[in-house]
Amino acid sequence: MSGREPALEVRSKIWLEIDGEPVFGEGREELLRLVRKNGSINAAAREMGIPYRKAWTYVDAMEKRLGFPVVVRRKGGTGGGVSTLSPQAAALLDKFHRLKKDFNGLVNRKFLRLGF
Amino acid sequence: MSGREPALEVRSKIWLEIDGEPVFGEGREELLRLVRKNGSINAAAREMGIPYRKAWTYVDAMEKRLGFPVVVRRKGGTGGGVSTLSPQAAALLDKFHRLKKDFNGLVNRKFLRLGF
DNA sequence: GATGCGTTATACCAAAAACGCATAACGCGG
DNA sequence: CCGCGTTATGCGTTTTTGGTATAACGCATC
Repeated sequence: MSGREPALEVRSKIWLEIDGEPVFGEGREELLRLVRKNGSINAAAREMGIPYRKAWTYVDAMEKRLGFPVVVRRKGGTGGGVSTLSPQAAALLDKFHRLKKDFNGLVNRKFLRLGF
Repeated sequence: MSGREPALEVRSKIWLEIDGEPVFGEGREELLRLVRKNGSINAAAREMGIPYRKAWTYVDAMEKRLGFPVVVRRKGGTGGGVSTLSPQAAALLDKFHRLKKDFNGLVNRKFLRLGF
């Protein structure tokens, strides 16, 4: 009815904050998942295609804001070092995963097909 | 059962993109609303508490991406100039407002009380 | 007990983006 | 034709982000 409309698309996202600062979102979630899988921040960063520096900054910021260890890391030793998720971080990761899944399902069903 | 938990809060937002670039979100919505109300980009910026430069950049970027005029502006003349919303922009504004309202209602009911 | 290795950790420089001030352009009213 | 307040834009500054280089570390091996 109205001339051709631009290819607008609706986007949305959900994340966690603490004191107004983001602590947990899409990217950090994937990072932690890969750390758990690989036992290494370095390997996780490589697999994500981001520089190690950035990954480390993510982890550091998360810990500062959350106030508890997120990644238990050891430098040196066998293999040069190793990193594992803290139990609290693992729990948070799973919790957030469920939250995001519900959220995405809801939003996709509800909005993306409304022909905006 | 688990010691004291940090004051995590769930946040989310919705916006419009075109070719992966954001065109319409919280801030731009308010800006356009104030432009409509005041008939001036300048006054809208003042009321929003952002520099005029920034407001103008917003409008300019929106128009470049949307491909149609968003704010019909005239410089010079009575009062120094005047700006009004284009009909298309006004329609988009209302549409987005409803979308956001639904979205927020949904999210608030569904997630924010789940005691994350 | 010295050395090698691959990781964590951090310093530092470069690039990019955001910010803000200054100034030009404009057109109607007086 | 001058003043006024708005739109429009150039440009230097500041802040953020990105990426490279280098140090610190500790176990295994020799």
